[in-house]
Amino acid sequence: MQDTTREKLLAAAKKQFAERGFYGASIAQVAGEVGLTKQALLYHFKRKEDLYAEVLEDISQRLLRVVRATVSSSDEAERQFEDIFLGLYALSREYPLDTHILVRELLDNKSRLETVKELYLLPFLTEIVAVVPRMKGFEQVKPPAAFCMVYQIIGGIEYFVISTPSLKRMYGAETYESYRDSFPIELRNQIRRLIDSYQP
Amino acid sequence: MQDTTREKLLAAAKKQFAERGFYGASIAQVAGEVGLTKQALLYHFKRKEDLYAEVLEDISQRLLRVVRATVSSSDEAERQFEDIFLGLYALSREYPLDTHILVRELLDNKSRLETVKELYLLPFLTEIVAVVPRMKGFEQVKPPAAFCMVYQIIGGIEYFVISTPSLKRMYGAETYESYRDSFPIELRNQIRRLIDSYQP
DNA sequence: AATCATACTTACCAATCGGTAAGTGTCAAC
DNA sequence: GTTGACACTTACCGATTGGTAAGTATGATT
Repeated sequence: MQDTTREKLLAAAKKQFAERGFYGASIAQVAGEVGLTKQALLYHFKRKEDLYAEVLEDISQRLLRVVRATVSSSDEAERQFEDIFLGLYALSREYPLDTHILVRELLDNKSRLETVKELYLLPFLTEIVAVVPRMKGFEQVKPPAAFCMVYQIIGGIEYFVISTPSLKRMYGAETYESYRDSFPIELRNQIRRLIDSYQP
Repeated sequence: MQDTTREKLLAAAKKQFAERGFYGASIAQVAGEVGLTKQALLYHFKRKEDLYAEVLEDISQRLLRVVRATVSSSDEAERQFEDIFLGLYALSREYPLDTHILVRELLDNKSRLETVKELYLLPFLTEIVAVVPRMKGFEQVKPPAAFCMVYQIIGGIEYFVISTPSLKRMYGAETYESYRDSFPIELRNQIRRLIDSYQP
């Protein structure tokens, strides 16, 4: 444990922002979870928004890093395409708080620093969409169609991940786990159906 | 305009809850938008949560109503399956605030009255999932797989709908509209690929 | 004419919000 | 041995939060 105070605050903040959103999160409570006062937090991050921005940047950068690593790990576009989404699902499960925050961003972006996030989210999306026309049979697919294909899959993943607590309560832990185990299989099926449907 | 005060308050509340979430919404502001004081609102809805619960119930009931109407409008399971999702997309576009609130519920449900919502969301999901094994070739599909198929599609729809403001800013209004127009087409394609893949 | 529920309002409450100002203790540099 | 940056704390601020209590205007019922 060589976490600095800053890092501890960032981790606690991520949890609060994920659970209660930007408006609902209290910097006093974030600081309290680390055993500090609110003013100690304000010493490290001048404003609540600065804290939030840093959390967001960390998340966005990791997303982009994973996509780029996947793309460069294979030469075959079809393989890249499949691995990107399975990788994103694995990442979402490993960092569920990140997914919560990203989805909240989509909901909250009325007048805040959303541009910061979108600057990181745009290349992330662009790089995934760019894989589509490199797959066999997809050469003529128009950008809007390619985008929608990608966005449907991403949406399915993130929606499922943020549904975890609800599904657990609705169906019980056991049933939920069977759903969770089936999910990546059906995700892969969905992707392969898409790829196959464009093969001659 | 024969809206009662209650209905006006509910409409204003829906807007606030959708935009800022349960924690972020202020009952004073909701009342203010209708030209009343906070205490007038508290006269109609004893607690903030009561107001929220009523908004949620309205949303959930409409969802269930649409699914049931679609199921009973056709005898063919394949047709029902496709129409349900296209209908849900149309509904989400018609009532985008509803979708915002539903997704927020998935994120917020830590310790509130989530049971109320889930009581309405469970039959909604159940009725859609129940259509799957009635389609040709799907008779042997196991419940977890059927659930995941359905949930992926729903997730793709709701995620796209709540992304509207972000996508507009990221790509510009014009490009966004081309995406939005392509979406139902790609949605239908996705559903048909799924159905076709189980045909002998 | 008196009663009474309805639909509000003003007044008020403690708690919490994000944020500023002014210390305080520690430790390294000079 | 003083200076000064660093990492905090206590004290305080006005604004806002959800919620209570008590009063008031209105219109229907008796």
